[in-house]
Amino acid sequence: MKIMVVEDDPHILLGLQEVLKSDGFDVASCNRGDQALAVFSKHRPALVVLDVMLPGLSGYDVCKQLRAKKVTTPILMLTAKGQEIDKVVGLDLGADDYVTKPFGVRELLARIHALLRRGQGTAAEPQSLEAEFKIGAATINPKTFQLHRGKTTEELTAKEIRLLQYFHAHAGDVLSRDRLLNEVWGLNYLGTTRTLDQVIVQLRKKLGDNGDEPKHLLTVHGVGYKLIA
Amino acid sequence: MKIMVVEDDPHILLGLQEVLKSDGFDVASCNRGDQALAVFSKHRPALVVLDVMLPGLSGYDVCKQLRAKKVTTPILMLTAKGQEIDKVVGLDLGADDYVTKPFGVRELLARIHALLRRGQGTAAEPQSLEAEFKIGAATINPKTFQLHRGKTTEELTAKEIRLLQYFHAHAGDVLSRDRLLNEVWGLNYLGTTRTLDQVIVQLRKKLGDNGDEPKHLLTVHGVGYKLIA
DNA sequence: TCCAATCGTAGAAACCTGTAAAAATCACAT
DNA sequence: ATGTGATTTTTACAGGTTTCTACGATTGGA
Repeated sequence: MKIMVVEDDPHILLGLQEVLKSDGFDVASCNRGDQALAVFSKHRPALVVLDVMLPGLSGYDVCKQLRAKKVTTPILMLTAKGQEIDKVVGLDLGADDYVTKPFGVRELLARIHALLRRGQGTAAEPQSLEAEFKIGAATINPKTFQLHRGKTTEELTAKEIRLLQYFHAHAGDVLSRDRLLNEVWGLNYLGTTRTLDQVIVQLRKKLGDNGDEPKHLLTVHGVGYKLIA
Repeated sequence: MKIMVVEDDPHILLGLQEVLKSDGFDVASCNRGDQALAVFSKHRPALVVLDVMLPGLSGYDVCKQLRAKKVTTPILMLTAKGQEIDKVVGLDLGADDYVTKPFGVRELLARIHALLRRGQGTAAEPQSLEAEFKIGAATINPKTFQLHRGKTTEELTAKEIRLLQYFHAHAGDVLSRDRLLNEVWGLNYLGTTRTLDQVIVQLRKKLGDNGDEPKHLLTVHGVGYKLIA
């Protein structure tokens, strides 16, 4: 999860980077308002922390420009005490929250987590992610994390579900290990590809495929795997 | 689609009217609580945005009176920071959601759309917030804040009731921590997700579930929980 | 047959959860 | 205001579960 920080005070910027990284975020940053849009386009962060007082272009304006481009990424503004907060969060700009300087690390992190949590989960989840689908005689239900096959029911883990969904979305295609790791584990995953094989083994068991004669998750020697639904 | 706004601060009222209109809604409004019912009857809006602090009649009372007339229209309350929120939503008054001032436009619109969506689609949700329901051998009574199981009776807290109600409304589905925090604690809750686990522990005790082999509140590793009724 | 790729297993590491107890907060009466 | 009891939240640490890694056995194809 990547967060972009726009802040000109190098002391505060360094502190923020450190705090965010130690909380498990990737950080992209810049120190001028007029660079913010370019950096945003390049990194596509999940959230933007934006100082109000910036050289080049004020935080207000950066915020406005992002919203004008239909960017819906959460924006958290850093304001000095006494700055006009109502305009920041209220009705004009479209920032989602603000913190006044000097701010406590705990409060900032709490607000970041709250903003990231918003829009997750709730009712509006894209149907595609929740729709049931079938592989052979098995029915996979992403809502309940269960796989029904005949009279047996298997519980699936989060990773197994994601992998099955990806296979199902590309049924019949030969999917390389690299591609599967990128799509299911994430782009910055560093590890051996054996991890993937491990999950395949588990899935074959739960699908009722015997390892030596799988009917659904087929090995493509030297490349990867392919799903026959 | 018409929305009614009851708000005495002319600055906020104007802003709201503008925002809502530019989002495609018709707006009816008034600035006194004791006019709200009359305006409601005349316009029959699809949703009501209701400030708590109002001249004439408080937002609490307006809300109560609407519900007393069997009006099921979604009500979104505007509260100042620090006002008693638990009483506003759900348990006593019958409001459907709340936003604390100062609020972001995007947050307000998101919640309005969520409420309108809820009303249309699944008819599952609008059941009374006070109706009894059962989980396994236990009967939960939201009116008395009690849980009856066999001959024992457990007292429940407000949080526990709200959480159980949400689980019950989505029985069988895997509910992520984020989703539960958003729906039960509110979108602007600042806190760790461990708080949720704590309540789960208490609820398992009261439901008679042992932690290592729960039958009703199951944990889904890495994601959240799911209720088997 | 030979070589490289894949598979199964088990233990390690990383991460997540259960739980109790302390701390903070809230609700209400003094 | 101040104190009191109840509720909620945080903290800390002990498990648990999943994921990862290492390594030898096995398999598939030239």
